[in-house]
Amino acid sequence: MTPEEQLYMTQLKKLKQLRESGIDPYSHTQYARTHTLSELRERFDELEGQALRVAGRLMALRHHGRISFASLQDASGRLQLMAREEQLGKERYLQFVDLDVGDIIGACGTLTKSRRGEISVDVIEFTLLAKALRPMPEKWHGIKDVEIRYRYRYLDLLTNPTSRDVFIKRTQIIRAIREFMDAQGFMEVETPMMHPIPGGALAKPFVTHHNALDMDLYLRIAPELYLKRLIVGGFEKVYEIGRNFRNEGISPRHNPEFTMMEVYWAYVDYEAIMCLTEELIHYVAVRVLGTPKFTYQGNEIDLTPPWARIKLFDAISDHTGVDFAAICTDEEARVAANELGLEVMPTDDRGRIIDEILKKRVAPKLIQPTFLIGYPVEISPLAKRSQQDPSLTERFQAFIGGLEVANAFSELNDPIEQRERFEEQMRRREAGDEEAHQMDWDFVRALEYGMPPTGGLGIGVDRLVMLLTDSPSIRDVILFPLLRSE
RNA sequence: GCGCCGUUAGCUCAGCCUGGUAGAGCACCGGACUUUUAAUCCGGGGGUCGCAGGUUCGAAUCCUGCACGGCGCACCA
Repeated sequence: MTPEEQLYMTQLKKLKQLRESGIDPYSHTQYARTHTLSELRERFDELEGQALRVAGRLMALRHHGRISFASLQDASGRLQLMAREEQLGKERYLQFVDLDVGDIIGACGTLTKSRRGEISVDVIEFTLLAKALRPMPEKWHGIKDVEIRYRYRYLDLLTNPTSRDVFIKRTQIIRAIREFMDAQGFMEVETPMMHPIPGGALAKPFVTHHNALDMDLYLRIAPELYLKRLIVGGFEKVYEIGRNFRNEGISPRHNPEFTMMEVYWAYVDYEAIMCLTEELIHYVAVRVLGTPKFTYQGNEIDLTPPWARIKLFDAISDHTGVDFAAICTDEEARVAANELGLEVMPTDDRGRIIDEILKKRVAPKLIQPTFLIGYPVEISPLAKRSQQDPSLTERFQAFIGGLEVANAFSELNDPIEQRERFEEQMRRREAGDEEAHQMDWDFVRALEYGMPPTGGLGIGVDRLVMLLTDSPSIRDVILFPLLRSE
């Protein structure tokens, strides 16, 4: 028997004894609390001496003979319980002493202070609501092993207050996004997660199958094409917050499923979307952090608008010395990439190489919020061409702390050109580019009915949460990140 | 997929370089204790050193393979 099993057996034996003495710790269906623990702390002066009922998990026990102290933890915080033999009687007191760290109990008692001045509930009666059969992680260090933190997130949440705070902030961030968008008159919608044709991004999809229809379906890589159909349908300001799925590598910045917000706004261009983006993110930070300034991985960042706006080619030129305005062929682009020490595939064209250099050599240096503007048309099959330079699109990406957090453009609404762009993507696909966009005839058809000029935006919500919680890995902001099964 | 690093008690970690009976704190079990809050004090139990091979008289320690995890690269928003 392993030592872990021995500890488990000890607890099972305790459970059996409890049941034999008529206590079934799993029989309770509710426990009526009068206050949360942080409420008692905040309203001590008003509640002192009153009888009240609390519940939570025992996180520490300190026995001192005929008096015992326990740290009780609920969702709001921690408070001390004080159990006295004098108050409880010998038999009940011994049952209290028999409790373990990890047990979930309800207690009624009077609010008081210990001799050392600690706010405490002086227990009059208590109820075991759930017996813990496994030991809690160590009280002082908590869980450090990242594998346990991700795989057994509940232990992480129980013992690491900073982890709990990250996920509370995540919820606040998403709430703040909704507040902002709703206040701006946008309508939140839901579109399919299962797509017959995966579209709206350049990425590999997950495949699944519908049995009754005998049809392959793809988990969505982006909601974009459905949201634009809604603009065709006459809605003018829509957004969706939801999960996207991409069958690609895992990294500190990539999880196979991640949360994205997409926004579509009729009759405005990407300039308006830029303003929306910086105002939105500024609002969220102030709402959640109380300030537009924060530290991410040692860098002081200020989200106060307006953010820097730099042409993509200028940014690449500034950080690498390579001027893509003067580089027209795929071959020249490959040479330039090689000179920067980047490996490129022989099939990579100029557009892909620009994207590659951006991601590897430029993005990590964009610490203060920055819009990069003017993306090559080859890597932007859904974006409208720039009037000044038809080789570029009216597209921007926003970078903060070296992370790409937003991608947006004036949406292509010319059905003929959209069809041609899809056909070009099909050619790339046939040439072996698995991420090239698939043809979506129904979407082209929708554009043929007429889509107003529209600005669109995508925001990587997980990355925004990373920034505002100073988390180095996307796994720190996703409750259950994908791991290999044990 | 490739490279580097990690995996020792329930948890946090030492021990590994330089092979010689596997350690500490917390947790757990028994005892003392009516004001602690990382309680303290006395005593005790607990290990397939990630897994499998190899080298060796002898392997937690050296070598190889594998698993899982982290980081980087590749891939990719």
